[in-house]
Amino acid sequence: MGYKELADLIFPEAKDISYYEEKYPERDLKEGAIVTRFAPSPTGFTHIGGLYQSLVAKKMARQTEGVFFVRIEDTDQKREIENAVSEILNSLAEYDLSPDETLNEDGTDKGNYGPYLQSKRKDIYQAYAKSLIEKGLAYPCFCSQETLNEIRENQEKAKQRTGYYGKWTRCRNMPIDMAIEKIKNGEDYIIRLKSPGNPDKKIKHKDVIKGNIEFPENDQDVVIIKSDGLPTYHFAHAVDDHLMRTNLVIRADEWVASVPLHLQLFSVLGFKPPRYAHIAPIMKEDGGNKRKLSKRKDPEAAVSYYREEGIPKEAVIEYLMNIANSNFESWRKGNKEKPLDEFKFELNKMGVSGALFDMVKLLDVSKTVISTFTAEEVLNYVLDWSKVYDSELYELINRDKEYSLKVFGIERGNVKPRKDISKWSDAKQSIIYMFDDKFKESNEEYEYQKITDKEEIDKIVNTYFNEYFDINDDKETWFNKMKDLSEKLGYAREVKEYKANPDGFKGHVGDISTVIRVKLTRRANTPDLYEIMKVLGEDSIKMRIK
RNA sequence: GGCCCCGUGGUCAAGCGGUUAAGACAUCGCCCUUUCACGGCGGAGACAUGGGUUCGAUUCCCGUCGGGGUCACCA
Repeated sequence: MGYKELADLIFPEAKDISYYEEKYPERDLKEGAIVTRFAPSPTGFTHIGGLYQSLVAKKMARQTEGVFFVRIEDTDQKREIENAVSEILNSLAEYDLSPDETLNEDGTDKGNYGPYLQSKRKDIYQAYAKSLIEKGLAYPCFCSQETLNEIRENQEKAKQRTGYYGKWTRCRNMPIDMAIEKIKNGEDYIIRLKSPGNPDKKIKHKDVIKGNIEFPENDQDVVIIKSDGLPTYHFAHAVDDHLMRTNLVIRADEWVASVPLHLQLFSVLGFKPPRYAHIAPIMKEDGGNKRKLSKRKDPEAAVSYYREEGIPKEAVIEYLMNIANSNFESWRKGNKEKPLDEFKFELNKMGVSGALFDMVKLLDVSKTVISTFTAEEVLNYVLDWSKVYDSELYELINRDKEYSLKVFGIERGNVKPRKDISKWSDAKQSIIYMFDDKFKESNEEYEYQKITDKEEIDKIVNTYFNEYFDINDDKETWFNKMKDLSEKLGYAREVKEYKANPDGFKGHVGDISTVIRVKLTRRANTPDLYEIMKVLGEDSIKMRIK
């Protein structure tokens, strides 16, 4: 009896691996084209880190005319969650990060290297596991959980490394006949790699992002096929990324420690290993320490958070690019209008340790991004957002879109566009007073600034509207009239004039216009008063000064 | 604990043996024909630490301290 019989007994149905090697040939791409992927497990929630990885991966693929695909890693059936696949795909699509190849929502595959769902690849993994058993490079292991615990306890007692390796193994050197007999008797088993590694030897690995890393060879006989017949992550990674012809693995850096194992797996399977780019995760400060953005503790870890807050996707992408390649920011400064595609992204410029997530910075980026939008774009975005998250706002801006457009157009589209909205959920606050019914509803006290005397206020307002106001004035005329009004009532025409001689005036033109501003908007701080008055129109203004 | 990685202002970060140690966000002040939002100018603010190597270390080496990752039939 030999390995062949053992292998046939364990996987009688498995095809010869040559079948798969032919079925998934080398990809016909130009020199240097990167084939990479995003490989999430379907846990029903898209993490900002996944978006980050996908952004980097898709960017690299695009830049080299390569391929970006998504493979769903669902080999842990216990963690399976309903609709998780469409959740992931929708999130990617929302940020223009849809893959070239993937599992479709209806379960079919898009692309020639599928299935893109691991649970559908069981036969493939088993074929390769079988080939390993045939060569004596993998073996069935019958150790129970209790046995494994016992081994670990002994190791801890002896202050040795824990794990299933070398002299601590029980099934590694089991005679083939005995293994066959146990299997025939129906004993439970899993398949382990028969690791050829020697921990006294070092292997050198050059990571695309982290640079040179040296670690001991792997000597753990890791399990490659679980008792449910599905592969572990490690084995699936080697088989899939070989067959899908991935040449650059971009993944979170929690995987670096597995590199020796993975390289060994590729070697044992006779595959050419891919290059690796291990990305540092996005971190969060927590009590003086750093930790990864957590699904449970940090709302901003979920991609859905940005949609709910109304932070535009363009802003999220720009911010993520800032973190990924810090030179992106200065490139953007000099290329405000250019599409992202024109920025040359470089993996080796990525940071090696995790950056703290900075919401303030994100909102600053977002504010700038929004300032480049036209009034129409802003209106449409706010319409879309409010439709789902703020029905009052939606109703308000939807009933007279032409007017809403004018409101969002205030100080927009000029060289120094307004930057007061950093997320759509801010929009309501910044425009609501422009709507007459909302203006009437609010009964807050006017927050007058310098001039608070009721009679003086009435005098300013009445004089202005009776003697100076004309809705048809151009900006300069309007401005001069404010000055004339100031002078007439004993205020300085210019602020400087007042500052030079504060005792000579009751105040200055700024104080006068503040009174008008507050009267008209019930705000001390607003965009340009002239533009506001133009948009409001005569009827609305008359109503407001009563 | 073993193994691996990292350590420049509050945050993100340039820097690769000789620099007045960039820049962005945040912060403070001034200016910008009236507020606010911008924009401009300026201020404050950093090489974790101790040893080496060197004519010279933020930069190279070692130790210490600090941070992160990983040691599953989870990915």
